[in-house]
Amino acid sequence: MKFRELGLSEDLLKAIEDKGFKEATPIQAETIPLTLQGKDVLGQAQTGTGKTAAFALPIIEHVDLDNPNVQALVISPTRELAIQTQSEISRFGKEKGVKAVSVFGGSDIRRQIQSLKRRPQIVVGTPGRLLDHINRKTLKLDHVKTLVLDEADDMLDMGFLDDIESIIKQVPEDRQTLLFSATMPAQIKRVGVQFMKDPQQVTIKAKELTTDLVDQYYIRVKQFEKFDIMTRFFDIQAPKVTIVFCRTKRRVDEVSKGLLLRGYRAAGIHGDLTQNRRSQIMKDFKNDKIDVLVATDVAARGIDISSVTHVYNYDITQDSESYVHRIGRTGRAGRHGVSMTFVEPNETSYLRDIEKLTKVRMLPLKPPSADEALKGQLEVATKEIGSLIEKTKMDAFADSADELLSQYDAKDLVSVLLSKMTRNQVKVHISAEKPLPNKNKRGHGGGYRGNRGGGNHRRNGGGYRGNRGGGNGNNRRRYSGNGNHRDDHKNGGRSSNGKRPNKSFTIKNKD
DNA sequence: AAAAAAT
Repeated sequence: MKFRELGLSEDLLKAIEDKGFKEATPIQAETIPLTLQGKDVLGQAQTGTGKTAAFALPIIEHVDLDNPNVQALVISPTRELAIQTQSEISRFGKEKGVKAVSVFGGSDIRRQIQSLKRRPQIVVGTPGRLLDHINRKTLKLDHVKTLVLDEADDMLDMGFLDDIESIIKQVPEDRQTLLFSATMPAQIKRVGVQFMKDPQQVTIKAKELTTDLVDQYYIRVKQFEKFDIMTRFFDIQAPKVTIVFCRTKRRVDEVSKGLLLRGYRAAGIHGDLTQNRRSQIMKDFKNDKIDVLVATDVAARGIDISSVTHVYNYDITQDSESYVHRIGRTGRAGRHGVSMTFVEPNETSYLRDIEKLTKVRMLPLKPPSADEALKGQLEVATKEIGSLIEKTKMDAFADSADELLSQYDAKDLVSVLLSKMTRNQVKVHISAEKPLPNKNKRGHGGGYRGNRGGGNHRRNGGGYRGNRGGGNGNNRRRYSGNGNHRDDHKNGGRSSNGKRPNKSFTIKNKD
């Protein structure tokens, strides 16, 4: 479906073209006409399929430039998402001359007040700061025509509902209400519908809740070995742009510190950091200065960095919806992605719950051995030498090099170099968390024998190179294609009857 | 139980 057929004006069509959009996605094609008609819309579609544009475009279309009031309000669950949504709206609205502003906590409120005084027609914000502005009377919502709850099921959940209700009270009853999300549990939908009039539900039917662009794997691990196993996977996959999700802020700190110690370009992000720091880290991640972003669920929803190649669930989610959103950070805008979920022995029931919601079977992977990890590191190091040879100023080292060559075997010298480039004795300890409340009586029956010990094949400071941007997809073949790490099953894991192959839970330790 | 969200 072409955007031109949806009833949008030339200004917007130009902005859409400038952004490089060719055809409307299904959620856009189905909701934009309804929204343009002024209907209340409940839109549900997979992550990364353009829901933001689906509500942003008709809102911009409806903006009356002669009306000096705030005409549309978008509420977001996190500050980063509010920033991103505002900037996307601004881009689409530029041609028409529409102003959008974002307001959120943790940043200077006076500057926000100034920006609100410049009469934006569209405001995007997080609940707390929106209420703050409402109470200060620096934000008036009495002329709002359209209200959007982005990530609606999150906004209508207990932690947010009171704030949302208070904000909605400030918006005229006679308004258009739009709810968008990839997930929408039935009981939350019932709450949301109460804020709507004659809601039109648009659900983009897909066999699965998650996009098939993401290959979903899981790995059975013990708590104490999780970190080492993750870095072994890193060594093999040479992840380019990766997000690692942890259950708590503390774990984010520990895991990101551990990765830094081992020479990865990593940084952690969570709600206890200053907003300046949060913004800086997001910027660094987008600009390639960080390869691995370690995050709490603050980064689970909405964040659109289409270059993300891998999502690791270092800690599995108890909340299946959250899983859908986390892995939805990759496989965006038609690109391929990989998700890796670690499952501790007592977490099997969460794995089942997630699969029940997504209707996708995750494929089991075996933890790589230390040898396989080393092999991966050597591959990276070998490539790195090629580029270092071009970059290094040889003159300064020539004499010492000659001396060494006269004294030792060249092969030995290179081996020493490689060992320096691949090894790092840094020990990383990640504290045990209180185990999740056990929904099952017990975990599985102990088919798993941990890949214990080892863990000494670590990188040195320069060992890891993001190597971003180059050929998508070959990355994936490196471990999913050679079959070495996969459990023993013949049909590639996802059998046609949807059953998990037998014995896929038994992972034997080869070491 | 955690995280997010105002100071």
